[in-house]
Amino acid sequence: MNAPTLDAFRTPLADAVRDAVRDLYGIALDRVVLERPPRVALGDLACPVAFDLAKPLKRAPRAIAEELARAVRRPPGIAEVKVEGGGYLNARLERGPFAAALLGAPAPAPARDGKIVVEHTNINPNKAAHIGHLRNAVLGDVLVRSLRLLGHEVEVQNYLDDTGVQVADVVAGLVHLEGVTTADAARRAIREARFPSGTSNPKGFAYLCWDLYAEVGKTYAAKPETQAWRAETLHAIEAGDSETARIAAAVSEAVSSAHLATMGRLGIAYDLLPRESDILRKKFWSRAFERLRDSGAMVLETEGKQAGCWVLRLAGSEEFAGMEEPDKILVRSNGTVTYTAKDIAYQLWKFGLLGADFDYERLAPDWSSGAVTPEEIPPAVRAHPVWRTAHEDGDPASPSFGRATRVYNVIDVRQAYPQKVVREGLRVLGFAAEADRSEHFSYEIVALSPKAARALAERFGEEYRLSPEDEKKPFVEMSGRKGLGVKADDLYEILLERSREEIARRREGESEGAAASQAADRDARAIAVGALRYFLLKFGRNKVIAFDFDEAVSFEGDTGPYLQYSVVRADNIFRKLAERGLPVEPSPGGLAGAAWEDDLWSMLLDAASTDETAERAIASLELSTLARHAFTLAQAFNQFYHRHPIAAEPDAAVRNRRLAVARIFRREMARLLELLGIPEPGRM
RNA sequence: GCGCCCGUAGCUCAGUCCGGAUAGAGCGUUAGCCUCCGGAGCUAAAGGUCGCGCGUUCGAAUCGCGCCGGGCGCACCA
Repeated sequence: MNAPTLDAFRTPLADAVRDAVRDLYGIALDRVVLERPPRVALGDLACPVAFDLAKPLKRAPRAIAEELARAVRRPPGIAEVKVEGGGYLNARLERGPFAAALLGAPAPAPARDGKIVVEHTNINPNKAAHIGHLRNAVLGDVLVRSLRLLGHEVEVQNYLDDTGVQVADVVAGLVHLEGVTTADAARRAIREARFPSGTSNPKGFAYLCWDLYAEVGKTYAAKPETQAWRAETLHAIEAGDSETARIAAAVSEAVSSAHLATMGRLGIAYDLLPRESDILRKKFWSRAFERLRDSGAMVLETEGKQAGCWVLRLAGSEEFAGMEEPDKILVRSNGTVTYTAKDIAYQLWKFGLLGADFDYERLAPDWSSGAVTPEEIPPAVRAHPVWRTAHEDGDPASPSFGRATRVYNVIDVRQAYPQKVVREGLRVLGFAAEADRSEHFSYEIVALSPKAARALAERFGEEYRLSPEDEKKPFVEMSGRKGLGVKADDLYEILLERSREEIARRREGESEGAAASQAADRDARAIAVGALRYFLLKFGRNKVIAFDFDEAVSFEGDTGPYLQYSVVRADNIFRKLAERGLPVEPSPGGLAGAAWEDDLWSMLLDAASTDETAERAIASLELSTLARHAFTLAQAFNQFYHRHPIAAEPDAAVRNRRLAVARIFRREMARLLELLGIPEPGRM
């Protein structure tokens, strides 16, 4: 038998209340709101309907509620309905049977029709990832995990802009500043993480590029004539078949591989890496171009400052009303195509509406980047097949990609406008339904507090020192161009270092065999990943994270390790029971009719709401509610085992009840941690 | 200028979608708890004009309008 959810009781109870209202007062309510009250002592399900009736009936809510409480026909499983507060109907469940049923396995979500494509990460493959990129990837990954829990088929795409300005700038730096002028020389620089000048970085090529990219930015600013490098390089990359294009290919391949490793060790995997170079090769844009032109929505400007450009007319759309210049340029007057234009073609492809497809090849990631070693990659990530679009000779046996029924694009809020343009592009082509199912999962950026920037300057050098005017701001945006930011791998390593110290302190004096040190290493990594992922998830998505080192590396209180600690302690309790020869599994029969303490009961209700929480998180795209829910549950459990000892409890019935609570908690917390991508340490 | 987001305890944030019971956490502060399933934990205390004003309502942190402060966006960048 499957574990029940509160929804199983909500609907019948709402019906019963509605019936009572109709019979007593002749009023037909279209809906009755049932909610979980904030405090369990007030009832398991609260129904504020009496307040709504107070006005039409011109009577006190309390009196109405009293009448309703007497008139409601209690559905099965509801022990009583009584009035509390100013006029709430509070329904209490039959606790014993509910708890016994909860011991059953959670019902797997029924498979849903259609496929959802989630695009996330999308880091320009020209430098190491920073923690802003990490927020994107973690949000995207938890979105994917939640959708899968709810029964959706999901395809994860990580788009690579391998022919863009950012890659071009790094290539220009390689060629003009570092004297790396051949693809062979580039490959050597990548392999050795060293430039011919001797500059090197033990964390790998992506780290070298971080500094080089900043250097190029400085050069452009200092000597404006060097800015011509960008256009030349960009042009060479787009044309292909040149040494410059081959250098660019090697750079973007190496850096995106480093990104895969960075994300991989945090448990983040991808199904497909679509490459912009393949969108160009496959002429996706010309297909989209013809359709947009034929639809009349895109026109060639013949006068004004946009003369010679193909623009998407958006003035008629209410979303764009009030803008000074609502039209969006898709093809520049020099004939080159904007990113947004390519994105429209890509979005059409995601829905299977383009009438063209990529070729695909299986990628064998090497998972090592200088900052990351292959052993750090969790087996689940390593075993996950990764495909990318192929330049030529695709694998005929590749799976089918795209053809989504719904698409989520995980992109920060600053790109809200181009995302709207993409959606509008679909709409003007007559794909209104697909436009409605194109969702921009927008979130705020990770910025640096002046304090964090000072810490960076202490740790990594004076180039992180903020200008006096930036010092006065509440936070400053990270900038790859300026080289200002906390690199993802650096933060992970600071966390790992800290978690190793904590573990060493706690395991002092224990045997130091190879097995023990391996276990300690595994646990330290689990804790570092848990802390990092939780930190990026706990804030609401519209909240700017003003990054602060002390907060980010904390392992106490509202943190990932707090969640991990709760499951480790639960397992210790089960172990202790086994040691004492006591039952380690609860007896469902012993739960019925038992007197349930409110705090135990409150935990069960919370534990029973994992799926419901995931539903709400998806509906609102507010994933921090999942983190909060897990924290609340862990907190309840930590309080519970302090107040209600299990192994030491002499009364078998009481012990059985507590054991049931602990088991149900353990199971649901495991599901939540999986949902959040937070690994379970063996011990802490 | 127009648009979006943020403003809740000393600090960092939940709660706002869909109005309702005594506005909650974490950190920090103060005072406690390891002969009792490990203290990355637990107990308790102190700490609030929910940015301001007006309105709607029996009832507003929550809805509407107007302000104030901060951030972001409004490219032939992405």
